[in-house]
Amino acid sequence: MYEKIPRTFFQQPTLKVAASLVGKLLVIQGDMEKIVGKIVEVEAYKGPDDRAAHTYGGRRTTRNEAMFGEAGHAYVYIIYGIHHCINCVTVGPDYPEGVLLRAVEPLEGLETMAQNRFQQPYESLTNQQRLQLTNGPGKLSQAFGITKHAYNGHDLQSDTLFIADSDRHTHPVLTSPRIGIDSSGEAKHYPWRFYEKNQIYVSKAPKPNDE
DNA sequence: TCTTAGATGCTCT
DNA sequence: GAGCATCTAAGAT
Repeated sequence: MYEKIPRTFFQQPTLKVAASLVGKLLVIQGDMEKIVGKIVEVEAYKGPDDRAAHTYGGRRTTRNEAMFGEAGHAYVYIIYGIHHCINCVTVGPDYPEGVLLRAVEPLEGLETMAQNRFQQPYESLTNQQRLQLTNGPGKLSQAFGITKHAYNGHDLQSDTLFIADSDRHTHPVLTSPRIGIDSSGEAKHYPWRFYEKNQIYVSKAPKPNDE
């Protein structure tokens, strides 16, 4: 039904993987239900060379251990104590780069997402809430039920969590500086955020790549 | 519609 | 003990 993306896809340069991931599908196959979303926004983190990355300078800790694994695995961590974020490990092994999934467009499993996010049936959500199901790293993780405990180091070639190809129409992909890393010095200027043009599910209103 | 502050807990120093 | 790749609610405009 869904074509899993081969591991070789993730072994390409990180910036290329990031740009190509926009428009792909994030699929979770739970016990009861499948959850699918189209990736509309990502950020590239180029490990050793990137001050904003957890693996800057080759820093290796228990938290970012998954980043040092083979390409095509998931790196899930908790941020601000509450929110989970999910990355796809690229290049590797032993080269800690990755792509952060920032936003998706909900396609399947809307009921499950609505329950996970708002403890309400999708039917009774306001339009605002529907837009906010998955338009941010913490939100999409909550909607998909992604937790560090369950998915950190998870193989994206598995049947329960993977990235799939899509023939859906996609808008042009734009770039901009990344978000939420103001304390990372010069690295914050790098245009390593990729998002789909005119996509209402992107986490922040599209901003020209001007800086 | 935009801006601000508080929540919350894991990870690293 | 401080900081964090965020989100939400509340208050200002």
